Amino acid sequence: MDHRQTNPLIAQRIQKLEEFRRLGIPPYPNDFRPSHTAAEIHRAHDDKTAEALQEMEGAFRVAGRIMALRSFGKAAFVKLQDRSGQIQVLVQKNAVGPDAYAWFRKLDVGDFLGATGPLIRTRTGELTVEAREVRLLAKSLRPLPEKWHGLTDKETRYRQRYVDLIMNPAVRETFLRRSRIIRLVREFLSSRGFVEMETPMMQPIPGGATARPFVTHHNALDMILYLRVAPELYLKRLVVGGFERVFEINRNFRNEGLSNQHNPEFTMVEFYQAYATYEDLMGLTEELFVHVAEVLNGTTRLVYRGEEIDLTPPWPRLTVREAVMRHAGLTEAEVDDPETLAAYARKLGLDVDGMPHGKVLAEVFEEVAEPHLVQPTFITQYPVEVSPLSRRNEQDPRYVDRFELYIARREIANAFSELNDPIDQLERFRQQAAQRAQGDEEAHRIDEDFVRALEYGMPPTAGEGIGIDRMVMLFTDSPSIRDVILFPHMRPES
RNA sequence: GGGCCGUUAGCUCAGCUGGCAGAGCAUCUGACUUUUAAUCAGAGGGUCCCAGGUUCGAAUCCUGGACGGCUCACCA
Repeated sequence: MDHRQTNPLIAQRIQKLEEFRRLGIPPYPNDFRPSHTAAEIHRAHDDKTAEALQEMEGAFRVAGRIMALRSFGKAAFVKLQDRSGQIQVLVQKNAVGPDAYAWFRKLDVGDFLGATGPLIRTRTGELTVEAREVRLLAKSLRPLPEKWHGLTDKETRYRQRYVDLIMNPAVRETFLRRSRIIRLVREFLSSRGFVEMETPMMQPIPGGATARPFVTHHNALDMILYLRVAPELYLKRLVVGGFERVFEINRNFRNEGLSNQHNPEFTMVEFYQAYATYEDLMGLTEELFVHVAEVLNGTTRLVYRGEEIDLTPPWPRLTVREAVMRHAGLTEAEVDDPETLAAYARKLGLDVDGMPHGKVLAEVFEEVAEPHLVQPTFITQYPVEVSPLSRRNEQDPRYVDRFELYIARREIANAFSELNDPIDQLERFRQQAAQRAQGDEEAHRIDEDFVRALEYGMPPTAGEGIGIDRMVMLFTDSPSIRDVILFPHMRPES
């Protein structure tokens, strides 16, 4: 059954719409051009007295959604909301004429209205457009949520984000900040000689991260394609091709569980710089976050979920082993001894049976150290077993030249000096393939073409990926990734 | 996937021990030319998430399911 016919509130509004048509008032015209936004008017005239406003010449054309409607017998106050904010309009029968006032009285909260007239200051001192002419710009058929409590139901807020954006200015602000952050990242990288590229979202071999992919099918070619879990292997092909500084800001897709920090599709900025090491990228990352923080907030301090976070560099750098020693209270010898560390891991309740030492170390790190990493911290020197694409450390080949950036107990970025030895790369792929054969669904597949690219020669390079959604969460004090993704993944309704 | 919690009018929410389905805002009718959640008088509006069960009687108790939130696990 069509909801439109059963819901009396919608039926009433459809009746009004038909009445407007009968009166010769088009309910959806498109010939009204506002001259100013609400914010522009406030900015220019908020400080003017009633007398000063009276002396001003010319009319202001404003347009927006009616968010409040206080109607008297022959006059009404309206709050119009546009992209910049809100402005009050006073509509009086004497000023707009009896015919216009008659249809105006039938308008609902939620309708779009255009108003033209001079600025006045009301008895209570509010800057107001005194309408000489009003236009219906778009009829709304559904009632907005209640004016005082607004829309709070999270399910409705996510499913009908448009209503959330209408009703909740803070939500609107979050997504404006998201847009600004992405622009700042783009400008920052561009200004340092990085070029933005687009690489395949649909890949025959999903690579660049250890995650389960979404699978799709190309009909004409009758082949399986995977939505990418990372752009890494394609961006490195571009470095082989001579784009020595390259980046991409785009979606990745991972077929994993959902949580406050995980959405199946999420946005990542990934960048590669030739003739640089992961240590260079630590400096670059500090600069990037400082740049974003200072332009956005004017300070490198921020508060996330009640905790103050100071982004002022330099940020501490700790190896994975050092972090485990510090937070588990183990000695270097104990951390390095596979038996002792595995026993410690089991005591924590971790299932580490059959795991190589490096993987156990990574597990223990996440368990004992991650919860302490509130202030920005670079964790370096990951075990080679969990880093199939990273360059080995020259002093200790059990570890790789890699870092992860932690802020507020969360992994925000992952970077490493790239493995550009094609023979080592092929060997690592083979090890991953062996793990895969043993049932590790997230282990890497062999990408022969990528190895071929490396065989042509890739300059020494460092690369990094930063989770944009988590970065936005940090800068908008958002507790859930759903609060920074406009249309988070949901099961279908009904 | 596990645990806990939730789903009642367009929205925000009450509804006790099982006994006629409630409020505020919104809507409709009337009054009102300076309001700020305008005010005053009146009226209408329900698949109590769905399906079973218990009962003389279920929004309420029981079972199963759907959807959501929080959280744990996995992952970034």
